[in-house]
Amino acid sequence: MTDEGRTSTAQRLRRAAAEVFGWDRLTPEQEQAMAAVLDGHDTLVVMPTGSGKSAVYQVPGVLLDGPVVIVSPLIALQRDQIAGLPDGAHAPGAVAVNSALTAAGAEDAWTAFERGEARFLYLSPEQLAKDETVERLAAARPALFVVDEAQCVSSWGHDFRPDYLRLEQAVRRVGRPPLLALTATAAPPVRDEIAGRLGMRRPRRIVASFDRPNIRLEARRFLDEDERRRAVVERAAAEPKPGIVYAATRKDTEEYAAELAALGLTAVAYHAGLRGAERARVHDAFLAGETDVVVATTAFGMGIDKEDVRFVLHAALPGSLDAYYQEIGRCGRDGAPALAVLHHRAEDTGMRRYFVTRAPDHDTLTEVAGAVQDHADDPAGLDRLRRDTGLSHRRLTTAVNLLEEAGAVSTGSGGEVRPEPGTPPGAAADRAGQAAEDHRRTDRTRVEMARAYAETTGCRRRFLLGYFGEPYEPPCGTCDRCEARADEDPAPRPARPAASACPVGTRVRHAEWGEGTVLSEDGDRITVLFDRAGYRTLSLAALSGREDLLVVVPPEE
DNA sequence: CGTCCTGGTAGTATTACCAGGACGGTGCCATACT
Repeated sequence: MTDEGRTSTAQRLRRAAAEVFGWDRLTPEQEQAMAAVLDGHDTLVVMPTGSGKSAVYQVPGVLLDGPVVIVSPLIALQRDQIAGLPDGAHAPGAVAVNSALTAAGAEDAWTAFERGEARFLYLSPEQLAKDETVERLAAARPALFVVDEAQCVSSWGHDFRPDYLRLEQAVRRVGRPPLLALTATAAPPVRDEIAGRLGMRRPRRIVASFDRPNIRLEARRFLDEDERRRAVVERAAAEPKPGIVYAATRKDTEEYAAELAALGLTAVAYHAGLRGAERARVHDAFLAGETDVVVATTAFGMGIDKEDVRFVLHAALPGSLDAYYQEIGRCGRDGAPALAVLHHRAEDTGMRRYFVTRAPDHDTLTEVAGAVQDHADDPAGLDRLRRDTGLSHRRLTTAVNLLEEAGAVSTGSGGEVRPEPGTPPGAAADRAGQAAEDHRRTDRTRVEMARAYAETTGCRRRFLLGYFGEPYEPPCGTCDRCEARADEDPAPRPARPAASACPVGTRVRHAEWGEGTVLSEDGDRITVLFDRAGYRTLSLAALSGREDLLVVVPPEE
């Protein structure tokens, strides 16, 4: 593009931002991302919450030649987004279609969208599992397809909400408009997975820095459960409010909240077992500043945009560092000092490993592959396959996703699932089961990475940022490890080793674990994400001269 | 993989112990019933 063209793109964006939304300034990242979207590129944006991610589709959205579809994981989030849009004369309308509406309400929303009165349409991924939704969308010829909270593709798509892994097919069926994926937290392998699973084509990647220097990082290990509980309660009571405590189970949230309340604090529990009205009440009271401490499961967080949260305490090991960083990122958004303390026990990994979902069994996969095969002459969609097999939506969709990943079936433009010729159901199930096993193994090593963070003796900030692909030179001075080192070790630290043989990003092949990518290096140790074996930490000293164990794979031409 | 609860047994204390089993997190949607 010419300089003139680029300037005019930026000017159009700035003018729209000012006139329609009243935003006088755009950050360089916002502008870069918006320009990529307006130019029709697939775009992957990783930017912290509160930095104006939504603007990245809203501003180009009013300039594009067609409506915009936004996939959003929670109905409450869809409401917040619509409520946050301006309602002036130039304002683009916005509607959501979801199960909270009556049939008539949904029809009104569709009509507004189809007539062009609403520029933005918000949907859950499950809505796109319905043929009618896909057909109406295709007829409206959307100019942009947005996936908000795109980390859900990776964290939920494999088991909990498998429709997240069917977005690529949905996008294809609505005419394959350009894609925009937005997330606040995604390590490099997660970014790759989002782009790959959505079928993005050479996406432009805009990644803002992950560092949150005002959040002090601590981790404390406990042998005894009672001691841990006491420590969590004491810390929550002692630190400036408001704060969030993350617990592993619903029961724990109730118990911690009761203990804190007994100390005179305004403390409430939050988890998915509460009634909808109660959840909304806790949420609103926290945002309004009426609550000292919310004790929650992982259910609490998305859509919490509160600037002055002073601490996030964890009463158990999180399931991954992706989840951990997202959770601690909810404190200190105002830039003032904030605190993140991880209270963990060795026993915590047990439950985390339990939560790593089991793959569908071989019989289920064989049955689904067989059902697809039975309709080879007149391919069936997911609805019919579900009736045939009697499986739940979730189980059936998960099984089809795995079979498709294994190359045993494919989805056509009408949503019909076809068998790949020459793949008998038994063999298809074998390959799909293998794919599921690979995911499971990787998820388990994610737990191990969380534990490695908890137990690291080096700078915690460096460890975390390394996990997110951002080099960092310690000491940070605001983590417990850096402080401990400053106390005990005033001697100058040894010079860093010369240029490493395995810089971050290098592809390597290990004799046992196969191929992988170097994610971080910390002195002598490198962390590698192996494609099939998950995260592993290796000692370079132990590997030196052992070309039989680990070799660098030359980049492909 | 760990924790908590239940029920049985031991064995005579009104409680201690053990084995076995259930349970543990995230949300959409559709359906059945008030």
